[in-house]
Amino acid sequence: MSHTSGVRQAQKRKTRQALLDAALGLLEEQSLSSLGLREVTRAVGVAPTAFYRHFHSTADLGVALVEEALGSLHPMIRTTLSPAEDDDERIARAVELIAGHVAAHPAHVRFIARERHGGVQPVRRAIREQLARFAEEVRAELATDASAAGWSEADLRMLAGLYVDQMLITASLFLETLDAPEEERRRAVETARRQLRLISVGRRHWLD
Amino acid sequence: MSHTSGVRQAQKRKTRQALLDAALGLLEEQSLSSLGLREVTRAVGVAPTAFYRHFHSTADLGVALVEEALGSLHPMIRTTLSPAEDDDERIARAVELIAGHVAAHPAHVRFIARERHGGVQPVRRAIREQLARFAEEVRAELATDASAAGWSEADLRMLAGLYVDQMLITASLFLETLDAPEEERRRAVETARRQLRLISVGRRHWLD
DNA sequence: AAAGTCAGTGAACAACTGTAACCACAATCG
DNA sequence: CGATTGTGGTTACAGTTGTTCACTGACTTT
Repeated sequence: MSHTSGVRQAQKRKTRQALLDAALGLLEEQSLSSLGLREVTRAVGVAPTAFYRHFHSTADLGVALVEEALGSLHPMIRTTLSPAEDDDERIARAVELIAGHVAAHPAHVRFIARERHGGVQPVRRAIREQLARFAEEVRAELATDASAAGWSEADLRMLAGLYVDQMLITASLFLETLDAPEEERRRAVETARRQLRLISVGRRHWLD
Repeated sequence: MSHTSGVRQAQKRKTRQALLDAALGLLEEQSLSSLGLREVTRAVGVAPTAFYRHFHSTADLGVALVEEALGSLHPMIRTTLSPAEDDDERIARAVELIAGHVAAHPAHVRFIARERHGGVQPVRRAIREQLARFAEEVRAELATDASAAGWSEADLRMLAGLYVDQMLITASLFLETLDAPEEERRRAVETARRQLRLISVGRRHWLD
């Protein structure tokens, strides 16, 4: 049995995290496909070759960043979609949750929005897989909802996908208005709520 | 009055277009922020310095590509949203139109999806402006529709934005399934139709 | 027919890139 | 304890990058 957190492994994790953090910072103003390995190590204050001890390539680092940005987000799904007094209540809660997350982790959100369609295939795939997991979780949660009686599987999947996409659109909208005048930010929140409300209305009358 | 198309200006436009085409090709596998000017000139078969006769930088070229990809798309708005027999008819028509456009200009669609949130600020802004134009055109068209009676300005803008975003999501979905088995492509078309239909339903019952 | 314009060339530059081979030395293990 | 492991450092290499400068020569204007 080896020590799971000796001084050595702890130090290694620390450097690895420093590389991830530095990369995330540099990625605010460029895409992953133009991020140089030397650039990252320079920002951390470590030799270029040390990079290889942690990642095969910058694409590899990108995949790790996807895990970091989206991996810990799954528990939020259930709480967001869990039943509420009324629809508007739930919508307001969801929008606030997204706004809070964007404010707390803007670099992560930017990274995902940027690399979802970005130039690095493995990273794109990693994001697609995480989003598919989200969609499946949303679908499962929707299926337990009373208002989903009579819905076909395909319809449920369609709606789940719509919600996931809408979540990303909203997050990216909030990101753009992060340092905008407050009036514009309030308009963004209002737009996001209205769009979700329209989807809600469509949902209620879907089986007519 | 100078000749608007002497041999000289024609030749210049030809090389400029060759640069744009080559860049678009190279951008299928990377993002603009990692596209080198030498890379582009090499692909065209022209000296690196010739690049400067046409663009200040690769960012400049990117903005030109945005015009090329989205500029000629505005006339399609009116015809897409123009009245039809029934809603499903119009939805089917719109989805077919998007599918056709993606199949005809995949590189353009990929470029827009990729650089919309990409690492080059001027290009992001150019795309945002074009999309805002689209949204405004959609809003104007919606306002003439009989079913929009009683809608507030904010609601109309919200719906227009939703349509534009949905258009991009659909285009990017079709792009991903371009060389997938036909069954998957048909599923993508079906999903796109269902999502638009849900929005339609929400629209009809919005004022309840 | 002479003069002027200007798209494209070729050489040179300093700075940068990924990666290879080899070394140092502290933490870990038998 | 000594032996081993492995993170990180050092040096070096061959390519690449954006940009500059002076240039050619075909087209345009006078």
